[in-house]
Amino acid sequence: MLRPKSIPESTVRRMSLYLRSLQEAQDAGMASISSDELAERGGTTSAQVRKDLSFFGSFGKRGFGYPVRELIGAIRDILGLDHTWRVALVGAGRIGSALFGYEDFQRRGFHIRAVFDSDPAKVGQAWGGLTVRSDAEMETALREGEIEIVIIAVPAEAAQRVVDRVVRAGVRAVLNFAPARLRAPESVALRTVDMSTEMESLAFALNNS
Amino acid sequence: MLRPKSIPESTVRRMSLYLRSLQEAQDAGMASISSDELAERGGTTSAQVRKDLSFFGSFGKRGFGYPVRELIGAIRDILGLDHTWRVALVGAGRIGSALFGYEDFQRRGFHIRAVFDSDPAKVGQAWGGLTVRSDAEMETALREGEIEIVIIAVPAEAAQRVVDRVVRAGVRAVLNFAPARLRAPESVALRTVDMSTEMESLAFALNNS
DNA sequence: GGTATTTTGTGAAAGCTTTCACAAGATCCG
DNA sequence: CGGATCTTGTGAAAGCTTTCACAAAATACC
Ligand SMILES: NC(=O)c1ccc[n+]([C@@H]2O[C@H](COP(=O)([O-])OP(=O)(O)OC[C@H]3O[C@@H](n4cnc5c(N)ncnc54)[C@H](O)[C@@H]3O)[C@@H](O)[C@H]2O)c1
Ligand SMILES: NC(=O)c1ccc[n+]([C@@H]2O[C@H](COP(=O)([O-])OP(=O)(O)OC[C@H]3O[C@@H](n4cnc5c(N)ncnc54)[C@H](O)[C@@H]3O)[C@@H](O)[C@H]2O)c1
Repeated sequence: MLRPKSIPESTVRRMSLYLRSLQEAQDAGMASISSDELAERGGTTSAQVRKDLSFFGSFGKRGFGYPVRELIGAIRDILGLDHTWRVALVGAGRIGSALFGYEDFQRRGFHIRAVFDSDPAKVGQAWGGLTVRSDAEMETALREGEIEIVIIAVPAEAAQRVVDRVVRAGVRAVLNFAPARLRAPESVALRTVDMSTEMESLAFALNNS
Repeated sequence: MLRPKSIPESTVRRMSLYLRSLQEAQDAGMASISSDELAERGGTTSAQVRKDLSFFGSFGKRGFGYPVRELIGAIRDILGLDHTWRVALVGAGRIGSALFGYEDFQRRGFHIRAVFDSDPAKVGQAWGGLTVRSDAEMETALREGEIEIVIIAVPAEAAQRVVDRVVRAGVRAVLNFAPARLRAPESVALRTVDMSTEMESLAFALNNS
């Protein structure tokens, strides 16, 4: 798989959307798809689709389009979805339990292997096959379970300490739901899903139209 | 409030983050703050902070910085947080119930005034002061409650129909949690929080480092 | 087989966003 | 009061991303 230069983050996100559209197209029985159709489904333009794909190689045939099955395989390869990822969840609260039960993660190959919480009332609870563990065991358990991705669902005040600890335990990818700007070394991939900011962006849009 | 041209969406998001940093600074007793300090807390650069603020006016004093209290007021005005927003939640499932109890929304002035679900087993349930209502009543109730923002937390297959219906009922802002590309008229502000795409972006990052 | 049609892959152009860099204004302090 | 210091606001430059536009390659059809 070619990885010529650095890939824009926006391209990576669109690849994920293309994959979803392609799977729908496949379910609908389509064997090939043009950049135009893919753009239509993905809410972008055909030039964007072709440019995005061209970062990774050349997957289409002129006058014909892209073979659906093969392109699905290629994008899964590119995104690293060809194996399952070992995930841990820190914070067994409301958002944590919603995420724990989220089948889409499972379906896409993200398997939650451990759940941690600092609340003694929660530690020991059975969560669908797993037991909620004390956050004191976190570092050891992350290493033993060879956890690759950690989801942070603890209060904002606790989030930075959790990041520091999981990074020290060797984790290199973190998805954060706490409304806080977290710091991590360059080598760690950190994404924050900030729902209040999304709401405020809507408020601004309403306020200015 | 000046709104000279069209404001980049990235600027709007940062405004929301600046507001959070400013509130922390205020809680810490600071009366003024420089673009440098604000940048440090917000994870950006001082030039970015100044450029962002300059879209909306001129709030600082040279040699001194920005008065914290006043800048908080100005940003709240800009984002439209000077009043409470009437919000409805469609889909009383796992993510819906997590969001319903999320205090941060309440604290920032987003008040959930109605909850709808299509499942007869859920309709009629008491949810902290509210009753889950049938989605058949949705259009009427949205109009009567003068709902401004709708949060969509239904399965992906149902999401487009819900958007179409709430838009027809006059709603002009939607926050969507379903992993689907939704279509809405230009005049409607629509944001999608797509957690699987976030995870896949992390997978890609791990795969390429 | 040959011509019209389709659709990719990609340089170049256009459009956006971020960063630079500095004049101008305000403070501080002796 | 006056010189040294600080920090904003902002044009201009740099850097990124998207869109354009077209040659090249493949198909479709007669
Ligand atoms: N509820 C939502 O819908 C929602 C939405 C967006 C973001 N968030 C954010 O997600 C985070 C969690 O929210 P919530 O509503 O689930 O809160 P919650 O209080 O229901 O759950 C937080 C959990 O984290 C645990 N915890 C606290 N400190 C910990 C630590 N150091 N290590 C391990 N566990 C720890 C608590 O014991 C608790 O079980 C918050 O930062 C919140 O702002 C929540
Ligand atoms: N669980 C999560 O953590 C999570 C995370 C991210 C995104 N999502 C997305 O959020 C959506 C909801 O997920 P969930 O896990 O809460 O599912 P869920 O099944 O627990 O809840 C969905 C609810 O929507 C209701 N519903 C279905 N069709 C409806 C309609 N037309 N009108 C009104 N209500 C309707 C159902 O009765 C159910 O109560 C899905 O699209 C899912 O992909 C969930």
